[in-house]
Amino acid sequence: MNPGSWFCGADAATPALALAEPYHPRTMDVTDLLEGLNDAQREAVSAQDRALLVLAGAGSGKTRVLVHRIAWLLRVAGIAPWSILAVTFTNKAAGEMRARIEQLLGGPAGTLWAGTFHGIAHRLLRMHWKEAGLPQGFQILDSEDQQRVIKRVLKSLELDDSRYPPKQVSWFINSNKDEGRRPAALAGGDPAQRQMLRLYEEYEKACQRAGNVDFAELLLRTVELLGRDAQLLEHYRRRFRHILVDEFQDTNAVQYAFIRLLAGGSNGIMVVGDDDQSIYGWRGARIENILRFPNDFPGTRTVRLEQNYRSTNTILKAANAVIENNSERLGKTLWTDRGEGEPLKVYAAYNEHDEAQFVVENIRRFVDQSHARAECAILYRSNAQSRVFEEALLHARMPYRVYGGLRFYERQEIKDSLAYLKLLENRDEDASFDRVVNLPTRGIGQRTLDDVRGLARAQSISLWNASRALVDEKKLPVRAATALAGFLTLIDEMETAVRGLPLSEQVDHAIQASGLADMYAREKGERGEARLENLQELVNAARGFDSESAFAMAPEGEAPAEDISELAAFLAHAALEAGEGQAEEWEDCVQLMTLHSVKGLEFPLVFMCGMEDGLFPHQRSVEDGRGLEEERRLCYVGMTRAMQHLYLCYAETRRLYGSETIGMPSRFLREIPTELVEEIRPRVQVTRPLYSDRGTVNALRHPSAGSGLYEPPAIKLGARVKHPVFGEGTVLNSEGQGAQARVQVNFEKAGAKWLVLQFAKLEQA
DNA sequence: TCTATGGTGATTTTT
DNA sequence: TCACCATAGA
Repeated sequence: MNPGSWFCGADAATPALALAEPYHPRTMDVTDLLEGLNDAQREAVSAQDRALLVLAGAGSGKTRVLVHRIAWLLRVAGIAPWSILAVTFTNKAAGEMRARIEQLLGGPAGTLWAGTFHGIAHRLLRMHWKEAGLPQGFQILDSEDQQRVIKRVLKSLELDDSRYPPKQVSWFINSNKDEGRRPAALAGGDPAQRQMLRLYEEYEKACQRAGNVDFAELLLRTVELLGRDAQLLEHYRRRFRHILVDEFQDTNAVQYAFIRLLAGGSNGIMVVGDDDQSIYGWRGARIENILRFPNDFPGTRTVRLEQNYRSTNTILKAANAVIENNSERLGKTLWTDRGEGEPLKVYAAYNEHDEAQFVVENIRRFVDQSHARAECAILYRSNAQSRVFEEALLHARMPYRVYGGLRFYERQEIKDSLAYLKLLENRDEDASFDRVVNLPTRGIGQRTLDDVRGLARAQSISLWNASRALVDEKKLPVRAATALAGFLTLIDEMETAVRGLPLSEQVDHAIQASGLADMYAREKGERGEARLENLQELVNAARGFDSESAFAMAPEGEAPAEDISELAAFLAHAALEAGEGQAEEWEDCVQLMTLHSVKGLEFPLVFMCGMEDGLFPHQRSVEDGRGLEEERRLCYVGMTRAMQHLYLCYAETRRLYGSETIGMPSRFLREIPTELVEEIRPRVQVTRPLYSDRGTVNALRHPSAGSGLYEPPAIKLGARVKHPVFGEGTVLNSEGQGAQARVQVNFEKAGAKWLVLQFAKLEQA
């Protein structure tokens, strides 16, 4: 096989794996490679079947299997590295995989393609921009850019953006693209739907005109391209004889279509995933892809990895018990031979401050036993919950790191600078034009821009061309024309000045010549300083940017189909890999993050906080069954992060959206077998016991001294009751003792109400 | 063109 | 409650 040719030889149908013509000498002995793996892992690594479905439980050595499989393909099966395509969801995962392969092989993995779906799609579109119907200088829109474009479309259609919130419009567009649906496939519907459709169409037109591609578009366009161009598809099928997909449960419809296209013919495919860890249904991930896989690839060998190398058996039993409540499962039970460990600890906090204090206190104790702070993770359902923990950690002078938040390439000043650079690459790129045409302010006002947009829309041309036309035709007031012409000249001159310079100097020049540097220098306070620093950091990033490795997509000897400028590669890198949220990773910090972002990580000590119904499971997910099951998987993900110690906390009261709310312990807590749990309740007031008399309102059993006259029957939370005025309802909550005992009842007609039990004439319904 | 103010609405995240 | 946005006014 000659890797240098575009099309490689004849494709002889192969029954199983294509093991012919070893590229590498088979340098590694099979036994070496399989050593230290358990039976299931071995089976997956060395399977000779064409299609492999690996159901990899949490902590079961999933990455290990993937990496060893690749090594096995390279060193035992003799597959050429450029014949292997490994796909992940995040850049981090792709980087880790590559690093571990190189570690295992003891050398560079060379031309092996390991990347994200989006990264790979982007490469293909760069190489085949013509066939894909894109301009050569097409630019990637991130979610923020996309919203801006949508806002502009809303304005141009004179639609009320409170009736069509840009967020909702982008959700509509993205979820349709994720499902592979173009506007043409969406005819009909009610007037509101039709309006959304119209927005989708107009948005597409705007993108096409400007040469913009959003994240979903990268994938959809690639799939459409491969689906329509049989020759191209055939080329890539021959190129990638072995495809491996990580986190397969997170694939959406288009991603799966992409995989199916490439893995057609006789190509080998291995997908690794865990249906129990599917937590991204809300962004289009389709668990069903796992179920479909064996049908789409007949003869699939399914391997289950159930032995866990991370947690104590107690933690696993608890997690298994929780996830068993889900109905839509392939079924899998984690086990370990590492011993039982200690029981889970459940803490009923007074309120969120008590919860935070409890967590911090326990971390302190743990750290005092000469553990690292970085071994501790505080997990919560929503980002807003981090604040209280941050305050408590700050107070305790304990270093911490919050995951999430703005990342480097998402910062305003960075995006401003990138917008100038994008305009250098592509003048028609309206999103960037819009962003910086008057930034820093250069006297181009709303009126002028309205004229520009009007003309652009009327003639279906870019903002750049519309501006040029208005300036040339002298249709603007002199002042406006001068200002606008000034901007056009600025960009043109910038391009000339920058030509031939090293990338970092190009970036630096753009920052200076645009006036952004001066503008941010004038901004007072720490904020301005930080922004200036970030601009400098951008120049540094450009200096360190290695387009070779970032864009090394051609296999040995095969030239890239198109020459891509360093700048273009850098801009794509900025869009596809937004960088880290926070620096100072090296410091030993307590780790704070959402349950979503903790997937894939592990910690000796884990706190799952805010375990209250309504918060977790989140109110908005409780209403439908599928949503609840996804929340339960999220709970499972959280629990299985813990190696040694797992704490679950809930607050009896919590300040939420400005008002004090009373919460019930999460239903997930009740799904954990009592014998695995140790309750910590140092508090006097015990209103909602978790296990003893499950759900019974304790307080009602002990009327306050002196009022021995009245003893209402115990009322269970969740019980159906009837009120003479309000009708039927469900008991949600309770507080107080004896004569003060009150219950909260959610009445079907009248809504939720607090009633003093002594006076309200409640009956069992 | 910048700042103040009021209305709104509030999961989860990567690319 | 609080943070974000849009718009109005100086």
